[in-house]
Amino acid sequence: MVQSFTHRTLPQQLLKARDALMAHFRPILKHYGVTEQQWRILRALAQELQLEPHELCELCQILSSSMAGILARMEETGLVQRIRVETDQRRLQVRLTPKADALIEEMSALIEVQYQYLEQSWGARPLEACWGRSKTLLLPRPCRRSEWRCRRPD
Amino acid sequence: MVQSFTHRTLPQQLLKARDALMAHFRPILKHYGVTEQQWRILRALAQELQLEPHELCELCQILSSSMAGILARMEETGLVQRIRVETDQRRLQVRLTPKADALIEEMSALIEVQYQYLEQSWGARPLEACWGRSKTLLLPRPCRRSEWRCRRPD
DNA sequence: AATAACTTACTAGCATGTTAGTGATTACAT
DNA sequence: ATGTAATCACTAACATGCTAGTAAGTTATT
Repeated sequence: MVQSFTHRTLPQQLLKARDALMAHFRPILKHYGVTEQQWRILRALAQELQLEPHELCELCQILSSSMAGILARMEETGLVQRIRVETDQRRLQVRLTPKADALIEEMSALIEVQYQYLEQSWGARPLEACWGRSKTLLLPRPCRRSEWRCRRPD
Repeated sequence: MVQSFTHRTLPQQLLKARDALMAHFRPILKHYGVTEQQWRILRALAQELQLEPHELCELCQILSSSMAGILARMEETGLVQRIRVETDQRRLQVRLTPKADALIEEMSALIEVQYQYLEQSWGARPLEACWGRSKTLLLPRPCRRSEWRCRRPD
């Protein structure tokens, strides 16, 4: 057996890094009842205003089969609306509702605070700084979810 | 609204990088009917010989609730066996079966080949080299799944 | 015009992610 | 010694990842 294969774990290191990072943002998403995937979609639509599902798939790293259900649920929740393209009945245009605009406004402020905290802790270019000779990414202790308290900016 | 929030996408960049990487290995896993999570577990057990579920959870970035089902399925498939710890009836010891040893032997050879290919394409320290000023990770075109052909080394 | 090839969104089925909660067992404090 | 807290594996419910496949609509070919 190739003994070194237990050290060929780059995808897992990336997963680990992402998990440690997301630990800082998940409480915010959870507080507002938004999943990670929904947040990526909201962010993409906030920037592009109007996108088709297959475009969202590429931008958000979500497969088409998953996207169908996610958008259906987001439409039920009143976060997005789907409109058939007149000239091509296969296609859809997805855009945000005013409710989603307000939600993003509120959430982005909290997320920005977390990013600034992380940048202070890590420096502005975390990956370069943390990629040491140890073959593993060095990461700060993720905040325990019970420690985190999300305050609505009221 | 904080306009810059659409560029605060580090977790998503990590996800994108991992996806692009995994595109090179997924066909191998699929060919042998092993999921990504199962492979992480197999790899951990190959190195440590014997682990408890909660240890596997930490090593493999899998939550305890998911681990229960995954290990049950792997035991059904005959990849692992679970043994109650005599001195503590709550705990389990998980270890590989000979069948799993043989499977790992076969798969690790193919995975090693892919890693060597990636190292040649990217250089040995891909993250440092690819983190440019563009704010996005530069990644080689992932192989389209239809292009990839996994050959058993027969 | 008729047919095939393609595109798009979607569905089905199963495995996993995530949160919340449970039962059994063990460790600890009093 | 006894009640309490902590630990461990597990389950339930729902959302998503992933594969395969489908129906409707569009484009290209003939």
